[in-house]
Amino acid sequence: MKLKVIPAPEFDLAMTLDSGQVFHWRRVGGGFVGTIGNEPIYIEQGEAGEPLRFAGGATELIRDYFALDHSLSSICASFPKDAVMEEARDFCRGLRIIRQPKWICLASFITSSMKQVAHIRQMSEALRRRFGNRREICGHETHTFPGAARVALASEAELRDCALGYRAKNLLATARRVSSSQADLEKWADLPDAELRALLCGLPGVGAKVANCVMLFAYERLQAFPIDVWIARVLKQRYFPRKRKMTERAMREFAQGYFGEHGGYAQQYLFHHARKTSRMKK
DNA sequence: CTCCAGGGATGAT
DNA sequence: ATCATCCATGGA
Repeated sequence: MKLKVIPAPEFDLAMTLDSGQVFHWRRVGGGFVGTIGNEPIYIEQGEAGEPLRFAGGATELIRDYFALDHSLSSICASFPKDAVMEEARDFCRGLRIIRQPKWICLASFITSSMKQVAHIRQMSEALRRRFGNRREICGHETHTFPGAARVALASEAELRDCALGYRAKNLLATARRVSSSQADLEKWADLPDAELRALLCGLPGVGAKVANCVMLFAYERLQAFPIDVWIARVLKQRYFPRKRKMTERAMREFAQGYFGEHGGYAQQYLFHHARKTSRMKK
């Protein structure tokens, strides 16, 4: 199969797919196999910044999904100038916040609660294999993520079989709201941040952290700043080492004011840097 | 306010 | 090889 090529300066495919924002891409040889919506995709990149070579989707789909139009240089220039941020920025060169389909992103992050990245990947895989559609690309098998309507037809027990645990109930309840258009995810794209956040938080299984992830990764609200344990650790240890206790509220207010209009990007860089460097520590 | 639910990878012993 | 720890939401 002949691969299509698009230039991708300031982009690191492997790092982006391994940064905890998307959970289903699988490494095969020199590239990755996955789906963008219902399209099966194979994609590879030599070194970071080199052109992408891909099969399975339109060029415009790839460009949009991987947000190749984001100007990383101006985004990074908007970050605060401090040692912690600069370290993360250098470490995460080429990491982009991608544009994910809304339902898939929402469903993935509902399953993410109290789970680590490796587990979330397993649940995504199980849901896809069980309820999604099988696709083939460049001789590799992959599965689409089931739509809200399909998940809504599943039983809680079936979802539990996919290792969702207590999250099964929340995913099912949210799938029913989304598929009945009681929650119109596409329409919510027009709302201002605060209203969008409030509606997302009204869905079963969605709290402040998950809502911010969905805003950042599916609604392109680049200011949304999800605070998970990793980020809380960075804020406490590196930005406020003298403070005895940092409340959730204090962290939220600091982050909102300090990291600026691309706070979500700053968050993603701090998160990825913290995860990867702590892992190598040994 | 506290406690707890599911569970597999990861790290410590 | 066993044991403890990681994790975010919502309900009791």
